[in-house]
Amino acid sequence: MPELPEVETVRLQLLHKIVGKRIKKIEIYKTRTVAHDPTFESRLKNQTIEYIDRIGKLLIFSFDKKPDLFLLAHLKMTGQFFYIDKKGQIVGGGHSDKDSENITFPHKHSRVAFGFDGGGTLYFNDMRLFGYLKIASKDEAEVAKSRFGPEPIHPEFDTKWFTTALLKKKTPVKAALLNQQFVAGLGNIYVDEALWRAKVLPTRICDTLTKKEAVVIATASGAVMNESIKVGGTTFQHFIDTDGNKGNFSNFLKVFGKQGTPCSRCGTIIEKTRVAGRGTHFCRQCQK
DNA sequence: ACTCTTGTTAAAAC
DNA sequence: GGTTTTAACAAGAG
Repeated sequence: MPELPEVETVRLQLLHKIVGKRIKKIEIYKTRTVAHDPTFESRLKNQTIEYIDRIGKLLIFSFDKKPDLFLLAHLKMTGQFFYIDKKGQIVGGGHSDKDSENITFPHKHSRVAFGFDGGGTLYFNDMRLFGYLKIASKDEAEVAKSRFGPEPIHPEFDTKWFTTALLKKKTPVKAALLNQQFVAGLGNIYVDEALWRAKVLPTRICDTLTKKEAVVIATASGAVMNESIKVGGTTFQHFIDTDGNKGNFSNFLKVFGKQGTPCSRCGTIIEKTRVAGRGTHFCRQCQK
């Protein structure tokens, strides 16, 4: 499940791999992935990748001398980017359930391939077809960006605003944190981890939280994602980075997937329930 | 064969 | 009628 730290891991690696490269050829194996856009190849062909930005879990590619052309990419559940250089060696990344050494491309989950001058190829793979690649104008890209709230990892994240806004909500705190329009980047894994760190139950209704708890939730949300980015994200089921490596943050998870095992803080058995329609992990002893 | 998995959103319920 | 919850999407694992 790629969340902000996994998407950021992919972005940082792709910056090194494909910025400055010119798209020579595009193959579309599944038109659904490009929203059945018949102009997808013709509009991107011969364009040179200028930069790759990110907001929340959305990647935004820009192109040299094309100020009104952007490519929006969302990995959703199982999307992954793989970059293979001209020698056929895997250099790129995303989300997979197989050992990278044994993969040949394209494989049955490859949806789009970008061939670059010089021989490198970027594959977009997506088993469950929820992910998408979409061309956008500058205005459309701005609209897409405007749908995201601020990111807790930002050094100037406005904790005061967050606290005030959070305390007005009447939803379970987990639902609020999963809402990308409110705050961007958290998904099921990092919400559970952040709430465990903050010692707050995911079921707590926001307007029953104290200001102090809200501040700790903000701090924990940013910290858990920043720590994950430093070690290349979390691999729980599928995620692998642009070099085919698994994310090391899996080793630091405290509650996600830990049901039935003792809480590392107090020894109480971690439980799993359903909150906001999602599998939710918590310690009933030290989260209140 | 049936249930469970999740990011996002549209539809439904409140 | 604005807010909150549920279902749908897809495909695979168990």
